[in-house]
Amino acid sequence: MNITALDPDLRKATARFFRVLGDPTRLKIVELLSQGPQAVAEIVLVVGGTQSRVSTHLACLKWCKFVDARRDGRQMIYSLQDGEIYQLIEMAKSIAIHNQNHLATCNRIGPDW
Amino acid sequence: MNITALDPDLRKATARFFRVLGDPTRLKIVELLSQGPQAVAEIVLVVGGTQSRVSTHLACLKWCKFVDARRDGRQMIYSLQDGEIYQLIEMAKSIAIHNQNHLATCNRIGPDW
DNA sequence: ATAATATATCCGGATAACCGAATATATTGT
DNA sequence: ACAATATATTCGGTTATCCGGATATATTAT
Repeated sequence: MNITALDPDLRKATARFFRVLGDPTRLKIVELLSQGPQAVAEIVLVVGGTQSRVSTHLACLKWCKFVDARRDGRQMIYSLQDGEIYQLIEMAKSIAIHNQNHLATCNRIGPDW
Repeated sequence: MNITALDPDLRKATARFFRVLGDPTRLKIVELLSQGPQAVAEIVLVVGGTQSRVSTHLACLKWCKFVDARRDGRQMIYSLQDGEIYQLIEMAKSIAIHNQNHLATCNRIGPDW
């Protein structure tokens, strides 16, 4: 039991941190960027969906400091801000893979199991 | 770039995994249980809120294999299923603490920043 | 200045998630 | 069996989140 376990503000921030990663599109974007910086158009191609949706997710990731953005001409190049995040995702995967089936069938949080 | 990075089902499961942790109440429950098994009444006392709410969150955590439950008389004793999860949370905290302010002010995901 | 390209933001609608209150179920004690 | 205790589930309402389409902004080329 360390000090951080008891700080409500940090817990709130950490929950928000997890929630940002708790969307398949954003998670895919983070995974893609862990392989190197990409322009928005390329990200849209890889993750699918509309440009506006990807752009909104990128704004979320940028605000919450998961990614950095720099302009290169007309393009915006996004990159992972912190390699630790990818390590965290790999660790989460190694845990999640054990109960993948249950997680996959958990289509909503709430009493609809 | 390893094989898991490319599996869409695993990504979906992992996003769900993160989303389960992405609620302050559930995160607090997991943190509490990382210190040892607890009965529901005790959990309600510690995390606050109504009994029904805590019970629903516990059902979610149980379904997704974050926790185990065993009956002891009239009580249900919940315990963390996997110590790795707490390590993951600690790692997430150590990342989140750097941008705690931004995460805290991110009250909603979407263009209201 | 105008057009083209790349990205961001706004908008309305749909669904997911969270909540407390009330009720149901399971277990124990009398 | 009946009452008490502990927990789970159902219900209706509220808010958060996600989405695509349309529009706005920024940059470059002509």
